[in-house]
Amino acid sequence: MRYSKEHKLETHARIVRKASVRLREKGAHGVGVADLMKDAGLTHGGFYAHFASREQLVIEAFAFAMDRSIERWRRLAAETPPAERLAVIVTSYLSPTHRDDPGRGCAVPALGAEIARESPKTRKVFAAKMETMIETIAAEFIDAPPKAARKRAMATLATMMGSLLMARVAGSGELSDTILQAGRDAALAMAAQPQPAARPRGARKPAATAKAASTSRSAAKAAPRP
Amino acid sequence: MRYSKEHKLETHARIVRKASVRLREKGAHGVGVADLMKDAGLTHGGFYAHFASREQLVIEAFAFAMDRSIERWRRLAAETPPAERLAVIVTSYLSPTHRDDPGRGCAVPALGAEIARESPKTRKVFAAKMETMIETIAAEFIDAPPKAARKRAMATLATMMGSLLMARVAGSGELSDTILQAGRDAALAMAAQPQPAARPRGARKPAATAKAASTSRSAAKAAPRP
DNA sequence: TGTACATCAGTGAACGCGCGTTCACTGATGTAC
DNA sequence: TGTACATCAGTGAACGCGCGTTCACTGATGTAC
Repeated sequence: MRYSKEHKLETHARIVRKASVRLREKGAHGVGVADLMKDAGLTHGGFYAHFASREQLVIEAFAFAMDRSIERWRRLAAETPPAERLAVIVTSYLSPTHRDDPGRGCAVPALGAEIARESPKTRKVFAAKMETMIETIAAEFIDAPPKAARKRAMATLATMMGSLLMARVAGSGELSDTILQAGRDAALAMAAQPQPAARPRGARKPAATAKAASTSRSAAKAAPRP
Repeated sequence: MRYSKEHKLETHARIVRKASVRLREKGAHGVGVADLMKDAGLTHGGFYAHFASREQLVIEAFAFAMDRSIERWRRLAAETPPAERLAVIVTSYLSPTHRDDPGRGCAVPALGAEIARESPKTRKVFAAKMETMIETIAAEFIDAPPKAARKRAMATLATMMGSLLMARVAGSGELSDTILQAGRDAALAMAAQPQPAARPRGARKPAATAKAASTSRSAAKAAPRP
């Protein structure tokens, strides 16, 4: 069977799309080529007409998943009045639904550690997508200057992603729910208050910060890591 | 060669300790039994005198790594005057050194996603360790009531872990360094200000929050996930 | 105290399964004439 | 327009390597007498 020009592209895209779900669910090493092809309604033999290697698919699937998160945030923002946008994004991100469905969720808590183990060349792609994620969130901090907005976006995303990761480690009981709630409150508070992440230069809000830096440096040298 | 009673325990502990480093570096599926045994100065044949399966070692190594993080935080706290403790912990956690050395670092950003894929029975153990992590940090929020301190600790840890994960995905360039810095600032601001995560009941600081919850719920229903 | 025996942590070869990859083949459809 | 041929996405069997696991064996040291 020979197909039209677009057919191969569509098939390729379908494999990537389906794989991105399974890989987020099971991890980058958790599913075999045969299963991934089966998910796309194909047999494993045809795999190498589309990808140079399994690794190649994994990378495309990671990238696809990150793009989907960015698109989702943009769509939510477009559908929501400005004042509520961040709250909508944070609330849907830190929901039990998202926690319990990693396959259709954000790729960073699900696969971030494995992305970080890719080759430097590959990681450049993901660094760029991470930057886009940050800019997408920073766009909501319209009252802050660009650099401050960027830093607040970083901290907000970190709180979101960290809370989701912790909630997943904690399971799905009371502890896990409380972690999600604490994450929502903290991320929204960060959004509401211009000060914390965007402290004016020279000022040192928590009196400890400056001294602490040197203290910890010497402590870190003396002691083992974790 | 037959050994003294403690010898086997020591060997077992050494395998776990060395494995916990390699697994944090390479991921739960990234290293084989033979290599893990070699790290401990042994050959692969002896493995099953110590563990029922590879999986068993992975779980013990995860647990060991989480315990080490908790110990480290407690030690740093004990070595530091109360006012600076959190700053010391946050600063050393969100350092380039920690980012670039996952093998000796916190297990959650390195292996959290893979922990979350374990069996429910296994995850109970890790949920308990997560709880201990939270309580260890909460102990520094002495001015807040216990529940509020616990929630602030959750949010602080989430920001720390999320920032580290993001920084690792971003690589080790300017973006990555800025993420670490944003995370440090945000985590320390959280530590300095009692209000954000511990808002008095009934009050709604960011006017958006309450309305947003319902908005996002309907939006989340209509749209696909990420 | 000395001797014979039992134990068992550790060795290294071997097994066998799963999985990534290859390959000869198919057959529907595009293209050339 | 119709016919012959070329193409190539997809199939399914087969390959072979790596890795988790097993197993017979070793030999130093504990224990019984």
